[in-house]
Amino acid sequence: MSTPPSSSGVDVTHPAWDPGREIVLDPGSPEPLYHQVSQQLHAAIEDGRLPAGARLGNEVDLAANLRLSRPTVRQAIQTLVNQGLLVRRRGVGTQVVRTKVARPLRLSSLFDDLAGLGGKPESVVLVNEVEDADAKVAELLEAPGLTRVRRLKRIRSTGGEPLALMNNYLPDGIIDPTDDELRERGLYQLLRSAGVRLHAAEQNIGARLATEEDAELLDEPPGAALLTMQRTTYDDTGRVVEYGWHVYRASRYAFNLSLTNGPQ
Amino acid sequence: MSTPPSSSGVDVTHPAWDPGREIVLDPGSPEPLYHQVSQQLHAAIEDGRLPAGARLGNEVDLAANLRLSRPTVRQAIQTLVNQGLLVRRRGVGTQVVRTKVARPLRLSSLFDDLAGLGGKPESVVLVNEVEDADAKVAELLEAPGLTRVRRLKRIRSTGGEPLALMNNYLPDGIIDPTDDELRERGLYQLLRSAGVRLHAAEQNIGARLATEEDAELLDEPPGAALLTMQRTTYDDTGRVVEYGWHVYRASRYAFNLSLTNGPQ
DNA sequence: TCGGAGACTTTGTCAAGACATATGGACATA
DNA sequence: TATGTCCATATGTCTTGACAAAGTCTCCGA
Repeated sequence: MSTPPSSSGVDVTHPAWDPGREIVLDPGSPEPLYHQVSQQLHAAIEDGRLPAGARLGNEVDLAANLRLSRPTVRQAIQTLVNQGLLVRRRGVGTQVVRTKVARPLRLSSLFDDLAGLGGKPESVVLVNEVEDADAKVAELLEAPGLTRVRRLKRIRSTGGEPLALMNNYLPDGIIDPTDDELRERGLYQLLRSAGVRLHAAEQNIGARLATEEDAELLDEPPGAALLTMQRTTYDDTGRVVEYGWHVYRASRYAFNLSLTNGPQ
Repeated sequence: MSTPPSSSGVDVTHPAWDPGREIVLDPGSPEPLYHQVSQQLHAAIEDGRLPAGARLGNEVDLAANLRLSRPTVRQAIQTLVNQGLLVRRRGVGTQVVRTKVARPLRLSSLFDDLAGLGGKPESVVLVNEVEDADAKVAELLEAPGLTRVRRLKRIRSTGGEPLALMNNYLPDGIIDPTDDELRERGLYQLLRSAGVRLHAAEQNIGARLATEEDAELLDEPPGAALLTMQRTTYDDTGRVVEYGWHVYRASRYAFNLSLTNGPQ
């Protein structure tokens, strides 16, 4: 290093990081500059160039080195702070807290999760039809006047072993999937490619014992422990696009959450 | 309404909101301006002045009305967008998506949650002592050289009925609570007032059947369904401050999550 | 040796302005 | 009628500049 040993070294453990040669920007790209910076910092944290505890140089110098304005650099850093990867302290600087990717618990379905893990999910479609909606279903979908709903009932497996039994209601007309499409892709994927902008979901996670029907469908003994999840999904107009109640074999599945203390 | 019917009305349903008389700012307050705006918008959404679907006036006018700069107003709006309350679309405007408070799933303990709901949680402290740490515990706390740990075992009840059995390990020296303190306050509260800055947690939620011991402590029959949660909590230096494994009576408790699709 | 005042560093907050780009409607055209 | 083009609108991105406030460190004095 060309850095002279400073007598008042705050950071014997980690020298402040110099992004000069590490981060390359393409001003012509349609990708915003702050996003380019943010992603490359993220990558540097993930692959160990920026280990936990490492200090970033101060924002002013960073901006100068990258030939960007300070707000732009701040915006890049802010996204990583929101993800819980960095911590800022006034008068101190910015430090890497954790290397592990703390997924901020995005909107993703079981299918997405399994596919992301490399396991290839399989599906059996038991029910996929449009039927009349009674008042109770209309209330679940928060659409008082609703008369027709699509009902889904599927079994999700991996490695030939059942994993979950999934029931869903969707307002009629949102998507019109074939059984094949339901087998090939997850519900969220189908919704997204139909132009639905998924925005938020409320989930309720509990547990109960397997009934006779559960047991048979999931290949568990009656009375086995099951994980249950009810979910209401909203699009960005506030409309309910899906209500689901799922049960998972507790012996094969658990929910994994990463929480972060975002900006107060 | 005094609004004249505009011939090219984009928003027959909701006129754009005029914050002129609604939002009052105190430039002398130590509270940042963007935070004042953000909070008052949040309040307006919660109490119905800004119903779901309502459109905010455009940022430039908003800034002019509030006598603030556009970046400041944007920052205020951005926090609400991140919370999933607002949706922005370029060329269109900013709209309220949902009125319900979508808590972004903060770092909170069972005690906080129960206290927030008004129910007064009670505790029985079964174990509260410092003991030798074996290699396995040290690994759970991600502190290889650790030799001493504090172990906690508590039962949390509400209304005289057991709710959860909670086991925890903490590196020795972080907090030194008396049994009384553990009864009066939650673990996270104790940590925070000891100056620990909680930053992130990883949780694993599953289910299993009650063992004999579970059953007796929780007043459930053996073989009842239990909700399990393992948790590792980190402070903002990346250090593990707590590892816990808890079991909840599925008949009395479920996890409630609100997910939001933050900025991509 | 210990403790406090003050300087310095670094992030936090805010302003004003400029240009880019996606959206949706109006208009003109085939 | 259907389709393509243009334009107005509103957010997205980025820059420059300035001051405030919170930590940290050093140095001085008791």
